[in-house]
Amino acid sequence: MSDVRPIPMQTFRRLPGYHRYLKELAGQGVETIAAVAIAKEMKLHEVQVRKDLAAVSVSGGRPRMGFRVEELLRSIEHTLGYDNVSEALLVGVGQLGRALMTYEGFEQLGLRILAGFDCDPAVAGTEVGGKPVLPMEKFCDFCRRTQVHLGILAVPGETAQQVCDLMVGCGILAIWNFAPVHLTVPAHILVEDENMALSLALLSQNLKRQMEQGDLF
Amino acid sequence: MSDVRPIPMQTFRRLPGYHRYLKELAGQGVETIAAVAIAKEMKLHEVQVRKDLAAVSVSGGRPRMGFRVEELLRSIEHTLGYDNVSEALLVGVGQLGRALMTYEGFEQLGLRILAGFDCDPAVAGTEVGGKPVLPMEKFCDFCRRTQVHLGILAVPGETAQQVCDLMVGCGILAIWNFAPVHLTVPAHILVEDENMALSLALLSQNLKRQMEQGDLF
DNA sequence: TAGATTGTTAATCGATTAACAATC
DNA sequence: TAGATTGTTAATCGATTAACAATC
Repeated sequence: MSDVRPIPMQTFRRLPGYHRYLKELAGQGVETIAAVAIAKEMKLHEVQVRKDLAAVSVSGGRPRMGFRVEELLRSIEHTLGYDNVSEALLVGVGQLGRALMTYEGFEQLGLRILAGFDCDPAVAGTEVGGKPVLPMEKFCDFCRRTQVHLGILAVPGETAQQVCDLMVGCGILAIWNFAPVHLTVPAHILVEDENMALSLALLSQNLKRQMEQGDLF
Repeated sequence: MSDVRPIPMQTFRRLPGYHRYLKELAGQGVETIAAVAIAKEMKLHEVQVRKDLAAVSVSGGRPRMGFRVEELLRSIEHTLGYDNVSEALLVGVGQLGRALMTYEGFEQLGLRILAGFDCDPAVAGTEVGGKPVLPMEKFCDFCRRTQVHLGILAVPGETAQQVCDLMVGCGILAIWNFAPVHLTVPAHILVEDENMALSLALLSQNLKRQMEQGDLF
């Protein structure tokens, strides 16, 4: 129910999940929801949900009634920064890069990709998702002129470190890394790996465990 | 140093990061590495890294020498299940679906996508990444025949729940969900959201905080 | 041997859960 | 009012960090 106290990290991590579910409810015209109901649907502990919601909601919930769906949505969006547009430049307009440039949901998450960059001359000069694709040579100039500090790295693993270094040299401060390699960066640069390997491992390990159990009974 | 005790969840989550860095070291011909060195490069606490490695490594590290890179890699791969191939079916051969079907790194992570499915007749019948794309009508039959239990959901949000229900009806037990919506599933079905919204939020919030701090000093 | 480095035990911290009081 | 539901305080649990012993 505050805007002052910092949100616990684990709560923050669960927020996108709540947001998705509340979006669904809002779409169905549901106006209020009890923490218990959210917990049941999302397979979380009831008290955990109450605490999470209390940590972000401005007005809090009301006994007998629960939380107002729209208010919760706004609160979560604010906490996650969806209402604060970040501009980004993407490097590597391959299959994945195209998918990211085309994806329309990013605007809703507060991300605006201004342009893509690629060293392949066949790709440079085209448009993807209504955004220009420029040759790699123009990256630094573009980056400095637009004062963008967020870079999306979608090149193959082999060139990722090299492109990363270039980004850092041009003033990029935070890198969203889709390349499946470890990036070495100076201390003040933020790197967030989009770690598909992790979700995949979590999923397949759980599946394996469940099927082994299933076999036993 | 065990294979018996369960790996703490937080350790498990860090494993893909170690794996990537160790891969890089192995590629450079480095044979042994100290936990301290890993900690420094990955910006983690030294003791945490020691504990993590101790939890997965079969033979453990040796004083003065550190851990053997290759042995660590094998141990982590085993823990994450990379050495255990899971077969999967993908539904939704759009930009993202194509990127996933084309991505060659999955084999290394123990994932084999057998086929893609799409309801667009223009896409069905083609091949992507050397794998067949079949019409949606063939999904259930294919799924049952091949006994595949892992489904990759890469359709737009609007049709995701519907496709999800179909998957569950055909025997899929675990769903890797790339659609940006909440999925409602029966209790025994596993869903792992590939939550790009989260990494993006983490990154842009940290960037914001860092830039605000930077402005003050 | 001395020193680097691992491994372990204990202390701290943060997150989850349980119990219960407050409120509409 | 009674009951559903929130919010809070205390107890438990798990993860991180600190201190130190073990070992090559």
